Amino acid sequence: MSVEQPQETDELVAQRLAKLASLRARGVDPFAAERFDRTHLAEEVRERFDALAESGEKVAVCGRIVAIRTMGKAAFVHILDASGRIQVYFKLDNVGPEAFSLLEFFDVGDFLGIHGPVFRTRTGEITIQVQTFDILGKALRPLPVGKQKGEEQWYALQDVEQRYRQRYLDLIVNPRAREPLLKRIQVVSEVRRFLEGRGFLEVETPVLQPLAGGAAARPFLTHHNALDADLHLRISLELYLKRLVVGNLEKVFEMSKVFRNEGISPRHNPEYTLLEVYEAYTDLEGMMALTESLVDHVTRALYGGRKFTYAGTEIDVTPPWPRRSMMELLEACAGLTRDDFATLARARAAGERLGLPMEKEHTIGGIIDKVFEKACQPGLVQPAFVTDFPLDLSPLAKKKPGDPWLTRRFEAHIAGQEIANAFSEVNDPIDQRQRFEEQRRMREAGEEDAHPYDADFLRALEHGMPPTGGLGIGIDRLAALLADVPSLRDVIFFPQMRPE
RNA sequence: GAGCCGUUAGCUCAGCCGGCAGAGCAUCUCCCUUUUAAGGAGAGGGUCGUUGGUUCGAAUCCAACACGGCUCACCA
Repeated sequence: MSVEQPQETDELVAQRLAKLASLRARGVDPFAAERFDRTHLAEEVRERFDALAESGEKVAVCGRIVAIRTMGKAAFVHILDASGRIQVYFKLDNVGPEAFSLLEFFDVGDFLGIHGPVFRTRTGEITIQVQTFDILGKALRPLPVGKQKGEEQWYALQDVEQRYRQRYLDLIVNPRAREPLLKRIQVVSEVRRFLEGRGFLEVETPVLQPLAGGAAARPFLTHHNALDADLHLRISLELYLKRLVVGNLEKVFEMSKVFRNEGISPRHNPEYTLLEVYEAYTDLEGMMALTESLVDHVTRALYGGRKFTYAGTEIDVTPPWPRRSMMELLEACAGLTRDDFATLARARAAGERLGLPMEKEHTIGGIIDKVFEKACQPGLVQPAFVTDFPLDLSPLAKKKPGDPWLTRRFEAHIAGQEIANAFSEVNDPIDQRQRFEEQRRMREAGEEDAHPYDADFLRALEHGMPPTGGLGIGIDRLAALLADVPSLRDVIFFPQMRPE
């Protein structure tokens, strides 16, 4: 694909430029219009049709032309506004010959405002009888709209690359593309409403950070000229939010972009929206209750009930969700016990028996996680909490009392996907320092994504942090789940693409 | 990063055992005053992703590259 300025040598563009010139020659400048005061959206005209038809009241409606059918001395035009389509009817006798002659300079894609009463055609379609109209803008490039009859579409934009790169066209042309994107907006809105309703403060923390911590991932690098300092784009929200908990903000959340310098796939976008929530004086059980309530709230807001369908399977989010420990699940679905993971060599052997490549695995916990994902995760279809994660996977989670090999951490799984991750946060600065040191050793052993040693964060913990529960949810994945679409790109307006 | 698949008119797609580049929609001209995937008559529109190669001849066969999709790897 190439992006070029519209050329007059392009036939379709040249025709539109000629029509623009013709309109201007008649004293009608499509780009001179600044406003149109509509009385109704298309949907409102349909909803209130009976009353509008009875009173004979004139309506004012505006939108983009998406279909034109001319019939000599009359024409039917469909216009599209934010609420949907509506048909309008131009008749020579109604608008007069001079105005009617302007129709020949209209194209699909142009903007139109019309005034007139409503009626129903012989075939029953609700229609506006145009008395006067204004041209509100002209399209110089053709709009790839197809034919449409009810829900059915023909010839609409299918090319996936063009749909992502020119999402505005996708949104005009493909109603089925629009729905998941609108659901995502609703998910974000309802999450915010839910948390604010429970007294959480929404905060903003730095995107540009000297150290990108709080998760195991590779960051993007950038440079601040005035400071002459290398900075990282954040990979998580965690460590700054916990600094705020230290600072007496007891209930905070942030729902914003983080950036991970990794591959792109239907389930990964380099920048994605992460929700993190922290609440002082609660623990992972508190975070479980919060997670259940949050997902339940959003599901009910979207669907009016506690069930929805994903990939043909009905999901029921009614709390409480079952809690199972990771080792318990591993034994049930793979027949593996703690003995199988007693040493790095034994753990690798267990992984290889399941056909997993183990060359790059440096920690027992990493192998357990990989084996779990392969053997157990696909089976976790209905919502469930998985608890007791290995210590070396969870350098920011409190150790499990009496079993310091494990942590007070859970993940929530739905439809075979991880949708939330939470724990009782480490608030012992000495423990946290040791964990960072352990991560440093792992990095030196070849684990590129190990957490960085963050001395500034340790200083904050040394000033004292209350016991705190923390929760993270990938909003794009949650939205894709709730919108029942297979790819994150279906809930991201402009997914990352290689530059053209 | 690897494997597989795709790229032909503005849009959706045929054509791919090598032999003059096609259809529907859209566009343009003409007819048509309640049509609706409107209809009727006619016309224009192409660097077949790019660059090489094989061949008398390449959209078609081969190679490299570009972009995209899926799967895998990494991760959430």
